[in-house]
Amino acid sequence: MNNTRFATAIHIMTLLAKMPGAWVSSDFLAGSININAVIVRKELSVLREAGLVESKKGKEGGSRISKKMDEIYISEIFQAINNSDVLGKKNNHPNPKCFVGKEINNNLNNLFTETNDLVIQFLSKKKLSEFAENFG
Amino acid sequence: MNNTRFATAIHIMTLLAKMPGAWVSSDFLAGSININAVIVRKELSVLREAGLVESKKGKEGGSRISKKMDEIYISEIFQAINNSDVLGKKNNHPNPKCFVGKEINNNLNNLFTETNDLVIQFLSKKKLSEFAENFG
DNA sequence: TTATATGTAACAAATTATATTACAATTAAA
DNA sequence: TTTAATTGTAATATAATTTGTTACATATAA
Repeated sequence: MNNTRFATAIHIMTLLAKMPGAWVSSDFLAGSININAVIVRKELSVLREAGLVESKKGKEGGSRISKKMDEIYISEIFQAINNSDVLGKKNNHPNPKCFVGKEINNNLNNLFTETNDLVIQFLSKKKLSEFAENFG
Repeated sequence: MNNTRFATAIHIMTLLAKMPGAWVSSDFLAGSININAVIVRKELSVLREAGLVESKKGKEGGSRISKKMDEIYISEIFQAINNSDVLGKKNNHPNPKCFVGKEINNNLNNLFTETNDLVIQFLSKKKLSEFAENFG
């Protein structure tokens, strides 16, 4: 997908990982990423559903990581975002009267799925904590 | 990237692979993919620059594969399209005053590049000819 | 009670992707 | 030599996706 959702999610998770326990506001996160706070809250909502963060409403509220930091893998963030098609989209209506058009999407599906699984497997070897070590 | 360029290019190459030697028109290709012929010609232009196809203008013209079919790998098609960022885009202006914002894009660059290389290596094991065998 | 957060919906703006139109240049065949 | 079919490409238009903005109900600490 041609969007910044994964980059945004990694940025959020890295910052939270660097401030363990603290309730970090969406405004603070948005200021670091330099995007709109509503977008941050939407992404936090997705990360929350995936069990990666928890949030607290009201004054002094914010978000923090919700599991043992050493047990978070980059693949979990990638999968939470669910930006699956790493090789792009398929064409919607290939011609079923053509012997290639008829079969292309099944075949692309296999290729795309295999590639996706490969990426997830690769990212599942990368701990968030190790990624976060690269920062000041 | 959230587009259909790779799917389109694979479709083109598969059809040409199934019709070896023939000069296939962009109209015919467009009809099978069910997209506009100008888009097909643009993609053919990219594939041509990558040395994968050759085209002939004028009546009875068209395009055909320009190298030994057994020696074309899916990775070549992927790289020709140059839809690199499989994990998406980076945010443009992370805050340089934040210790994470300052370093995030270098770190994402590494991660994105590694992932891309992984995908290319994976696709470089797949021959177009084998992919094309799945079709009628 | 007030100030500061989140959560989320509805809408707007910007960006990206695809389609369309137009036409010059080329080539095969009638 | 003329005609019909085709590529190559630019310019423009339309559609789809992504990101941003505004608004406000709800929650909570001080």
